[in-house]
Amino acid sequence: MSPSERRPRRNDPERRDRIIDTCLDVIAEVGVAGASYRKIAAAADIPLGSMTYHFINMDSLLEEAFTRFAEEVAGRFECRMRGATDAESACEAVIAIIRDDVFGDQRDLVLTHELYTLSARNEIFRGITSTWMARSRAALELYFEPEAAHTIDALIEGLTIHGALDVKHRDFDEVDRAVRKVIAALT
Amino acid sequence: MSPSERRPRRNDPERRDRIIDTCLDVIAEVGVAGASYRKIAAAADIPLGSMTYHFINMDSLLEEAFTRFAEEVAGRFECRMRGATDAESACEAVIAIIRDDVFGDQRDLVLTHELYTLSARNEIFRGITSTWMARSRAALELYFEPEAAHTIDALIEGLTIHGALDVKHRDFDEVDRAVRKVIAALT
Amino acid sequence: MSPSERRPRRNDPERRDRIIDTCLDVIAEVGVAGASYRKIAAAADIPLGSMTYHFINMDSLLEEAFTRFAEEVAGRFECRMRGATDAESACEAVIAIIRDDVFGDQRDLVLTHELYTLSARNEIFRGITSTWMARSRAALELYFEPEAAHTIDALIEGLTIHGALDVKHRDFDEVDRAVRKVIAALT
Amino acid sequence: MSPSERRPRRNDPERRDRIIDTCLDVIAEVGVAGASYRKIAAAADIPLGSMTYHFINMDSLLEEAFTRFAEEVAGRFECRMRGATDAESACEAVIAIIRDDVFGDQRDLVLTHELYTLSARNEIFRGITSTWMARSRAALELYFEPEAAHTIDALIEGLTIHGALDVKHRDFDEVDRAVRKVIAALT
DNA sequence: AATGAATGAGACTTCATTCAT
DNA sequence: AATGAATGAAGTCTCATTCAT
Repeated sequence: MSPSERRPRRNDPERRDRIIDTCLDVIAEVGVAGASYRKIAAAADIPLGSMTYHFINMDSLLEEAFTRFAEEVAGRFECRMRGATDAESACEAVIAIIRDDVFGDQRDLVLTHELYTLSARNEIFRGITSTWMARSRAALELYFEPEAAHTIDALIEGLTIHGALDVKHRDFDEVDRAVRKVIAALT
Repeated sequence: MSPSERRPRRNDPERRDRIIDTCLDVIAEVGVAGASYRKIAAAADIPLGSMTYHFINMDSLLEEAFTRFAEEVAGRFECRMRGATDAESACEAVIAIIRDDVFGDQRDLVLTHELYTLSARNEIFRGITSTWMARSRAALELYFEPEAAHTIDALIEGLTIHGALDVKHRDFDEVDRAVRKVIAALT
Repeated sequence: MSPSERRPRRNDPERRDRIIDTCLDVIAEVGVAGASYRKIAAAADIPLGSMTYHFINMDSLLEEAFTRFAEEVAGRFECRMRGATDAESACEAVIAIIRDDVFGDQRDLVLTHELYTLSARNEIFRGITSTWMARSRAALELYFEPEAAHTIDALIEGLTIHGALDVKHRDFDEVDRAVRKVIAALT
Repeated sequence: MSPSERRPRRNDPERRDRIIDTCLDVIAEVGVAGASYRKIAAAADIPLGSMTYHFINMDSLLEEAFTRFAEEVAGRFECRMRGATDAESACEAVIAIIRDDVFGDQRDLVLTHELYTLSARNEIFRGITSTWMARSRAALELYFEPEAAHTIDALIEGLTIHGALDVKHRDFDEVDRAVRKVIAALT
C-alpha cells in the first residue's frame, strides 16, 4: 500500500480546538447542565469516542473552554480600554463596554453566568474568574488609580448584571450618568 | 395487620414545603446541573413518586424554590435597610450587606449564581430576579434618590461578585471606602 | 345550609356514559397502548379517582367501550342494508358501506383495528367481534343466502382493509366491479 | 482479574438480529401495548442499555420488527403460489393459505393485527402493509388477471379475519366453496 | 492514535392502584 | 358515593465511561 493511500495519522489537527469552540456553543444553548459529550460530539460532527480521547473528563473540557471564553472577553475589554487616550475617553470606553459588549450579546451573558456558577462552587474555575478580573482591573489601571479601578470594575459588573437580569430597568442614559458620577467621585 | 404496622399515607401536610427547602439544599451542594428528583427525594427522605406528584416537572420545582430563595434574601436585605435611621447608618447597612450577608455565606453565593444562570436563559426566572432587584432598590430608596439607589444596588452586586469570585481581592476596608465614596458622590 | 346550597349527591348521572365515549375518543387518538385512566379522566374533565370508582380496571372499561363501538357500527351496517329493497339495491348498499362507512372515517378504521387486535388475543373481545360479525351477516341475509352472505361479508372486510392499509390501491370503480362480480357469482 | 473472569463485551454480532426476533415474540405474547424495552431485553437476556444502543427508540425497533414479519409472511405466501402449476392448483394454494398459514398460527394472527393497528394510525407502518399486500397481489398475478388477483387477495383477507375473530364460524368447507365460486366468477 | 461497540447507572415522567376521608 | 392524596413500579431515553480493535 502506498503512503498516500494510508489514512493520515493526524488528519484533523484542529479537532481539539474545534471541540472547545463547539463546547462553548453547546453550553450557550443548553447550559452546563445540558451539555454532554454526546451533544458536543454531535454538534462538532466528530465521533463520540474522540471526545474522551481528547478530554479525559468533562471538567477538563469545561476548564479549557471557559479559559478560552474568559480570555476572549478579557481581550475585548482590553481593546476597548487601550483605545482610550485620556480619562474622558476612558470613561466613554467603560460606558461602551457596559452597553455594547455585554448587554448586546446574549451568548456572552449566558456563558458568563455559567462560568460564575462554576466559579462559585469550584476553585479551579475561581482561578479563571480571578485571572479574568485581574486583567480587567489592569486594563482600567491604564487610566485610573488601582482602588478606583477596582470600584469601577465592580460597577461595570453590577450595572451589566442588573441590566441583563432585571427586565424592567434597562436605561442607557441612567447607566451613562451613573458611570460618570462615580468616576468623577473617584478621581 | 394492626394500624400501627401500616405505614401512614396522609400525615405529612408540610411535605411540599420540605421538598422546596431540600431542593435548595441539594442545589447548593451539587448545582442545578446535578440536582435531580432522585437526589432531592433521597435528601428529603420521601418516595420518588411523591416528587412528581407535588411538582409536575423540575422547572416548576426550580421556579418555586428560587422564588422562595429570592424572597428570603430580599427579606434580609430589607431588614438591614429598615434598621437604618439616617443616610449614615444606611451607608453602614449597605456595607454590612456586602460584607456579612453575601461574602459570609457560601450557600447564598452559590444559589444566587445558579439563579442568575437560569435567569440569563429563561424569562420565567428573569421574572424572579427582576422582582428581587426591584425589592432591593425599593429598600434603598428609603434613604436614597431612585437613581442613586439603582447605582448603589449595582455597586453592591458588583463588589459582592468580585469579592466572591476573585480569590486575590477581598479587602473589606477597600469595600468600605468604595461604598462611602460612591454614596457621597450620589447624594 | 339550605338544600340548594348542598352539593347534589349524584350531580352527574351520565358520567359513566361520558367516560365510555371519551375512552373511545382517546383510543382513536393514541391507541389502546397509549390510553390510560389519567388521559381519559383529563379528556372527560373528571377526577382521576372517579375513573376507578366507575370502572374497577381498564379491561372492563375497554370491554364496555368496544361493545358500544361495535354496536354503533353494526347498527349503521344494518341501516344501510335495511334501506335496500331488492338484490340490486342490496348490492349498491354493500358498495356504499365499503366506500363511505369505512374508507370515509379514520376514527372507525383505527378503532376497528384496535378491537381486532384485542380480539386476536383475548376471548372476551372475541365475543364482541363475533356478535358484531353475526349482526352483519344477519343483515346481509335479508337479501342473500346464508353462505353467500358470509362470503360477501368477508369480501367487504377484505376490500375495506386493503383499501385502508394499502396506500397504492384505492380504486372505487374496481371495488364496484369486484363486488358486482362476486355477488353475481353467488346468487 | 484474569481474562476469563471478565465478561466479554464485543462477541455478539447477531445481537441486533436477536433483538428483532425477540421483539416479535414479546409482541405476540403481550402486544405492542405491553412490549417494552425492559421486557424485550429480559426475554433476549441482554442488558437494557443494549436495547437503546441498537434501537434509538421503540418506533424504529417496531418498524424493523414488523418489516421482517411482513417479509416472512409474504415469503411464505409467495412460496405457496409459486408451488402451483395452473389455475386449479393456484386455487388450491389460495385455500391452503387461508386454512393453514393464518388460521393455523395464533402468533401470525396476533402479529398481523398488531401491525394493522399500527398501520391504521401511522404511515410508516402503512408502507409496510402496502409492500406486503403488493407482494401478495404480485404472487397471485402469476395465475390471475391483476384485478381478479386484487379481489382474491381481499377475499383471502376477509375470510381469514372472519375465521379468526368470529368464534362461531370456522367452517373450512365453506371457505373452500366460497373461494372456488369467486375464482370461477373472476376468471 | 483513534474510535465503534457496549453497558450500567440514572435521568424524568407516567401509570394503575390504594387509602383516608 | 365519590375523590384528592399518595406511592411503588415501570416506562423511555441519555449519559459517561470502558474496552477491543
